[in-house]
Amino acid sequence: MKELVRELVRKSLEQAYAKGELASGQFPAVVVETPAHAEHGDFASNVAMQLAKLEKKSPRVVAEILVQHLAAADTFDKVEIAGPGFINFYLKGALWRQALGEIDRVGAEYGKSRIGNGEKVQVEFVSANPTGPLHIGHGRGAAIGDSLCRLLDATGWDVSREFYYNDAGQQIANLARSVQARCLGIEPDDPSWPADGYQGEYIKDLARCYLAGETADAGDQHVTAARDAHDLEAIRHFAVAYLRREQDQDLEAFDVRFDVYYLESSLYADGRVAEVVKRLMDNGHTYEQDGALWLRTTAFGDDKDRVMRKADGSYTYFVPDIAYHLTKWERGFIRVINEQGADHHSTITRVRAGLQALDLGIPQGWPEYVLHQMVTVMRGGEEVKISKRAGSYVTLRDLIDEVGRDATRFFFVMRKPDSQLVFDIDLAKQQTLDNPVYYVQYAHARICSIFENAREKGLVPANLASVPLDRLETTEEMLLIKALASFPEVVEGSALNFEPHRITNYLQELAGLFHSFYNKNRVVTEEPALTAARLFLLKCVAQTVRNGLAMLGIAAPERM
RNA sequence: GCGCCUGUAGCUCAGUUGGAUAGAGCAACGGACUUCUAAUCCGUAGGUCAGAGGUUCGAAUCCUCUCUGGCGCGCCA
Repeated sequence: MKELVRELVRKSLEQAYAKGELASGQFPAVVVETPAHAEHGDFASNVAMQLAKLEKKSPRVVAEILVQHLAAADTFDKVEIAGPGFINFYLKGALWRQALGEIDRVGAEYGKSRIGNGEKVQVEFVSANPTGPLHIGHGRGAAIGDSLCRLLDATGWDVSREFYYNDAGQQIANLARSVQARCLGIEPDDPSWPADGYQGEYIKDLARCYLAGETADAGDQHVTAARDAHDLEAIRHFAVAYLRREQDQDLEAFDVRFDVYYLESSLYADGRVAEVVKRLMDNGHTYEQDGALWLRTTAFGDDKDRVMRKADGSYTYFVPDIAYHLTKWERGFIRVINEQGADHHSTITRVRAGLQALDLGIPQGWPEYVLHQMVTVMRGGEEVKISKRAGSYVTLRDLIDEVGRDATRFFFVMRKPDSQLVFDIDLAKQQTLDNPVYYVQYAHARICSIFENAREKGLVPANLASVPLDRLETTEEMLLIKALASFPEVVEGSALNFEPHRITNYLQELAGLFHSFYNKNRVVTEEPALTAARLFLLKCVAQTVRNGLAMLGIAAPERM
C-alpha cells in the first residue's frame, strides 16, 4: 500500500520534471510514512520539503506542483497539502478493504516475503557452556535467537540454527574437578574444595548419577558413568554429556531447536585449531613474549594484543573461536549472526580481528552480532540475585515450569535486545489483563468463540466473492483493516533490524484494536450481509494474530 | 581510566530510521455486562524526552561535551 503511494509520487516527480516545472532533475529517495495522527491522512510524504532547497521554491509551492501531476483519482479520496509542506494522502476505503482478500487468500503465508532471496544465513545462539543448567540469560538468548530465525525464515532467508558447545578448556576442567570433589564427599567450604569449583546443587546430583553408573544421552554422545571417583577424565566425559542432556531437555521444553551442534573439542580433534595458529604465524601477525604466543590484534582495531597460546602450552578460548568462525565462512555462510549476552561483547573485536589476520578476504564487519543486555529477575517485588558459583539462580526450566512457555517467550522478546530486561515473575504468572501475552492470546480465543457462536447459528464463513466488504465502514473496522495491512511491513522491519519486539508491540496494538471493535460492534447480527463482512474481517484478524505469534514461537489458543 | 549499552509520565516501556500536537500498559480516579468470553472496553489525570551546546525548514531521534545506571576490560569462556 505504502509502495503504491511511493510509486505514484515518483511518477508525479517525473511528470513535473518532464514539463519543466521542476528544474533540478535530482529526486531524493521518496519517503512515505504513516503519520502519527489520523487527521494527517493514511500516508504522508515530505518530498516537497526535501526538494524545496534544490528547487529554490517554498515547500508548499513544490507540493502544489506535485499534487497537480498526481494521476491517481481512483486511488485517493483526498490529497492535501498541510503544515510546512507535507502531502497527505487519504486512500479510498475500497483499496484498504482489498487487503483483506489478500490475507484470506494467502492465509498462514500472510506477512511473509521474499526479501531474503533464499540466501543462506546462519544464526548462532544460546551456545551455553556445558557447565550448568541454562539460566535466565540463556533464556533471553534462546527466545530472541529463535524468534530471529523465525523472522528471517519468514522474510525469505535460508536459515541454519547453530549451537556451539564450549566442551573444552579450563572451565570444563573445573567442572570435572568439582564433580570429583562431590564424589569424594568434599563440601564447598572444605579447604580441599577446588579453586573456582562449581558449587551448585546440580553438581551433587551429577556426582550421584556418576557414582550410580547412569548413562547420559545427548546428541550423538552416549556416556555411561565409570563410577570411579579417581578417573578425572571419565568424570569429565560423563559430566559434559549429562549437562548437555539437561540443556537439550530445557531447550526442547522451550520449543527451541537447532540444526547444528558444533563441538569446540572437535576443532582440536580435527586439527583446525593448529591450522589456524599456523596460518596466523605464517601471516606474521604473531609474536612471542613472556613464554606465550600473542596475536597482534591491535593491528585490527583491538585495544590490546591477545594471548593465543599460554605459557603452559594450551590455547586461550579465542583461538578455537577463530577456528570455529572460519568453519562458518568455509561452510558458505555469507551472513552469520551471533546472538549473545552483552557481557561477552569484548569477543566481537577479537574474533573479527582474528579472522582479518587470516588474510582470507573475510569482510571486516563479519560476522554480525545481536547482543542482549542483562536480565534482572523480580519476585515478590525483590530482585533475585544470580550467582552461578554459589549455585543460587533462576534457571530457564524454573521459569517455564512456573510461568509457562508462551509467557516466558513473550516476556523475553518484548523489549528490544539493547535494553536491560526486568523479568517480573509475578506479572508473567498473572492470568489477567496486566499480562500482555494473555491480552493477545485472548483476542484470538475470543474470535474463535465468536466463530463458534456463528456456527451454532448455521453461519459459515463465506467466500470472498460473496462477502460485501463495503459494509465494513465503522472507525473501528477501518482501523483494524489498516493495522492488518501494515503487518508485512512490520515483519520486514523486525527482521531487517533484528528486533523481534516489534512483533510483540504490533500484536498488542492489533489485539487492542480488536477488543475495542468487539465492545462497540456486534458481529453476529440480524443482517446477513453485515454479519458475513464482519466474520470475514475477524477471520483475517485471527489469521494475522496467529501468524505473528508463530513468528515468536507462541501458541494461539482457540479457547482460554 | 578505556570500550559497549542505557536514560522518555509515579512504575514498566513504545516511538515507523530526522517530521506535524511525544504514545501504550500498569498504578490513581470516574464510568460500561438481560447482548458473540468483563481475561474486555470507554473516559479523566499524568512530560523541561537526564543536562548543555551544535547541525537544519524541522531533533526524543544525528554530532560534541557533562552526568546517571548496567556490562566488559584475564596467559577464564
